[in-house]
Amino acid sequence: MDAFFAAVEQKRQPALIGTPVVIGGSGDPTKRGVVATASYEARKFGIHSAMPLKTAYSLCPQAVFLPVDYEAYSRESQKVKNILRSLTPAIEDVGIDEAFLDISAIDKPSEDISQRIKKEIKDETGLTCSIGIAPNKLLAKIASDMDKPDGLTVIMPEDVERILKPLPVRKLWGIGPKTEKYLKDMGIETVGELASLRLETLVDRFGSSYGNYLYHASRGIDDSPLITDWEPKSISRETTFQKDIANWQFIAKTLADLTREVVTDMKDSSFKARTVTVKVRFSDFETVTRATTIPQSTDREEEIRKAAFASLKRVEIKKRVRLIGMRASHLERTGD
DNA sequence: TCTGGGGTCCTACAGCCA
DNA sequence: TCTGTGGCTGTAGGACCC
Repeated sequence: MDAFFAAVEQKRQPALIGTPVVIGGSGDPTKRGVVATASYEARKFGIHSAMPLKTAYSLCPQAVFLPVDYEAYSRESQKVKNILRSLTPAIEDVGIDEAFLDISAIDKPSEDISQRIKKEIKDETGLTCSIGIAPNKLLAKIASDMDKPDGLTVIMPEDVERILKPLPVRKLWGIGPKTEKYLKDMGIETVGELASLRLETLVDRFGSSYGNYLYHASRGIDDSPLITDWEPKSISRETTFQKDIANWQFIAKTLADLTREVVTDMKDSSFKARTVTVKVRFSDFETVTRATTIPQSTDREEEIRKAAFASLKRVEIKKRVRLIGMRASHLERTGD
């Protein structure tokens, strides 16, 4: 979906159409938070996802800043996914606003299928999306990114090398800021240059798993399957304080609150957990985690809170605290 | 100065055990 | 009985995704 959160807000408030809209945090750009989505109008000012709201505000003070309303976006997302599901059950959700579809079993031209998807989504929700068609997920994702918004891009097998070669390495799924910098220091900036490296070199530098991945991804090779259903591996909550704090009582109270929320989530989705991890981020962004595993999985709040505090006690609070988080893992389904 | 929240996967290492 | 090895589990940290 194109600038999904911003597009939903612009649909709700048509007065916002054509104006810079920034969704993120509490919607107050003087408070802590980052940009979740910026409308295309806001992107012209250099605003993008993951940017601190304060930075976005300084780039474009006249933008409309709104809080994230997940419930509203989820409702629109459901409508879109229902349309996709009516086409094929071979669908993999990728977050709230993306999905992979395996359309190889549908006996129609790919472009026709895509146009139909676009029309139905537009008619049903008023929103636009960008579609990529390719022989695998890696390339489909790149294709969907090539023509936005409201785009449609097809990558045929014979075009793969020509299209991939000049792209910056950052365009490959799995290459983030750290790997981009690392590669740049090696003199590698494009996918073509990455593809010129020997497999042994990549495995040497990045380890077996990631090295192999980079070797194949740079050639457009990806045999990863469509994941149609999966079980969560962890359930977590974390919160960043508006101001860094030193008061242990307040940290403890926050951890107890987060624990209650996680346990509610666990019960709602019928999971018990065996491991509880507490995360503490200090004012200088140093982040530590401490985990406690109990013998029997449980969804009882007292037990989970006990494990959380056992973990917290093992963190030396030597600086002001910026964030506290709590995660339950080693999940197991309960009987019901 | 600024750097959210909810996740996944990978690596490295330590302890236990066969 | 001692030592090495390899698998498994738990822990901690880091990179990446939306």
